[in-house]
Amino acid sequence: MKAETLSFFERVYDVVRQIPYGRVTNYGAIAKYLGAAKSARLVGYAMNASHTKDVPAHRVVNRNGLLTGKHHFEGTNLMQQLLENEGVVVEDNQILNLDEVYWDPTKEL
DNA sequence: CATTTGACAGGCG
DNA sequence: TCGCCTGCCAAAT
Repeated sequence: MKAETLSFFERVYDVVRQIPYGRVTNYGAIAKYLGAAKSARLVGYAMNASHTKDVPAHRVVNRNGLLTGKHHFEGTNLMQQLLENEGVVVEDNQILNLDEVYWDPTKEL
């Protein structure tokens, strides 16, 4: 895999696409895995552009397990619906069982 | 072409 | 223990 030819965004998408079903992760973990721990914002911004990509952006939340990006999805609670559909317990845009569904790329990959 | 903003996180006071 | 400040890249204005 020629990461040099891939933009930061594309590398983010590549990681997000590897998130297992029913699992979630946070922006910082992805950034850290890519070697840019202080660029969590870029991961978030990459998600903003992920609408045109085949990326399960609903599996990426902030470090509090809060669905900060739900406003970028269709409808009012699509992101929450998708997560609950995968077995993730979400209440008021907040993942309750974060410890159970959390997926760390630096550990799993 | 230059400036501002944005799905965040962690370090410091 | 709580809150403010900085770092990072890309896209939009």
